[in-house]
Amino acid sequence: MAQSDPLYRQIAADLREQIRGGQLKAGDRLPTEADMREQYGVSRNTVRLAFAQLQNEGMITSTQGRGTIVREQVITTYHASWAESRDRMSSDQVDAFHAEQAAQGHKSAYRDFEMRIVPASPELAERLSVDEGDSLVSRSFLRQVDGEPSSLQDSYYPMDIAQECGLLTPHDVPGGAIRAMAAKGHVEIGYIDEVTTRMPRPDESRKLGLGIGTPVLVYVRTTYSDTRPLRLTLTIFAGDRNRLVYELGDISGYHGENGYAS
Amino acid sequence: MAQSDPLYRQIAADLREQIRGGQLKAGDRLPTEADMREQYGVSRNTVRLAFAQLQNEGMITSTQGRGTIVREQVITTYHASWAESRDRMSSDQVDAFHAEQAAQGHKSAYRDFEMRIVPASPELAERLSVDEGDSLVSRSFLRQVDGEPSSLQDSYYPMDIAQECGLLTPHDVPGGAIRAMAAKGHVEIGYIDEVTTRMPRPDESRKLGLGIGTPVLVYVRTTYSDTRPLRLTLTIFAGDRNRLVYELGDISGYHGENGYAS
DNA sequence: TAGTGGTCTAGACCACCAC
DNA sequence: TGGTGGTCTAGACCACTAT
Repeated sequence: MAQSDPLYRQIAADLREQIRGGQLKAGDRLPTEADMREQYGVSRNTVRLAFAQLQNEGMITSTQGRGTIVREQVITTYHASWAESRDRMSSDQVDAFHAEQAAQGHKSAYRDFEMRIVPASPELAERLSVDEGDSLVSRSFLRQVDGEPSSLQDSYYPMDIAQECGLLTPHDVPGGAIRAMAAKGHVEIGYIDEVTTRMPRPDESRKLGLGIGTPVLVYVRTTYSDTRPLRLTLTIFAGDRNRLVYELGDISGYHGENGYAS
Repeated sequence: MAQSDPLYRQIAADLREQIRGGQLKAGDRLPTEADMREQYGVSRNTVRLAFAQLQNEGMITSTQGRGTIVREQVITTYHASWAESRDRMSSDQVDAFHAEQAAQGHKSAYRDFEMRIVPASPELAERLSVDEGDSLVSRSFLRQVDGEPSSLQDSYYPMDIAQECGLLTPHDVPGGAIRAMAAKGHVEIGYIDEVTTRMPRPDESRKLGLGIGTPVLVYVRTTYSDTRPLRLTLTIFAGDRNRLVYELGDISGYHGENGYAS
């Protein structure tokens, strides 16, 4: 069946096998486009189609003037379960993340903190139980892990809660927003997480430094008090560097933590 | 800044705006490559580069002989939380899924059921607490929703449990594997879910009928009894048609169920 | 400066689909 | 049968990186 495949797919399959078989390891340079052209006796454009295919699968990266290399992946884990985030700082997004990354031996940092007031889109309005167009306070930033951009986070608060709890500052809130809200009686009792995936938009790709062929994990958490939604947090994770973990039920033992390739 | 962008990016940006602005709606046909070539005064290859960009973003689909259209997305939801799956058939994968899809007004079906005996890879061995190379029973199938392929699922059982519980049949297990295991004293008390994303491999792309630029959600659930791991379930979700939902803590009210675009 | 990938052109033939 | 996208060639010039 591989015989009737188009040339560029056969070439891509060849390289894919070499990568999966270990002849080409993470970080290794692939032959140049000119070399490939000679080796396979095809036009440069066909070589580029083959490379594009592998780029779209997230296996290789090309850089102008430098060459094409096999990608390597370092995955960090984000524990999202209720019990675990309760243990770590009342599920405060900022501090909990710092603590978890430190436990994994990573250094995390925040960049580009921003506070905006935005009208509620239909989706936001529905989830936060406000009217479409109502003002919301958006607090967003870029998370870095070991100096590399890792995720974009954007939290939306109903205006009355934000005002009451002092969230209208363009800075980090000491102790975290969840704690500030709890102090005013808005205590979180649970949340709903929605997880999807898609390809990044150009600006997301740029901010997260994503290569071609890297999807993002879209993670929406709606946090509730006993009477109303308190906050919606939208996180865009770089798909090649992150893993979400939920631990549910009561498990004793068997907490093996490792990479899972397939 | 758009002025100095390469031509094909400018063209892609143009079309992207038309799609997001609503001039081009889901299902609409884009101009043909020949039309685009005339409109923009570029070569056909440049048009194809622009289209490829949008395909990689999951926004359009081209079909030989038919044309290029704007993609549409119907997202189905998969509730993964502990409490909810307990309610639905003791978290049995098969029946729980049927019930949930029916509740959402979808018809689900299973195809290509397969039972294999495979040696444990390092990753599988680690998670199931067996030795690398030990025999595992793999039970896999393709899930369809409304006639369209939706996800690939592959469950791995330690050989002794599979034998004891009658899981070595190449058929569906009546009542579900979890129930069969519980009947023999292997009662699940919790699980760990790991969620990542990546681009599909060619065979996954084919089986799930994925377009170019569609990532997959990779979902690994390790189920535990009070003494040992019972099962590992690897699910590959078509990223353009699925959403994972976790509900954590005790939330009363505010169960708005809707699509979330961004 | 030499070599790499990035962009772009102008053409050709083929495979598939709708008519 | 005509029109569509899919594949492929053979060039050209540019932008970036290394040396």
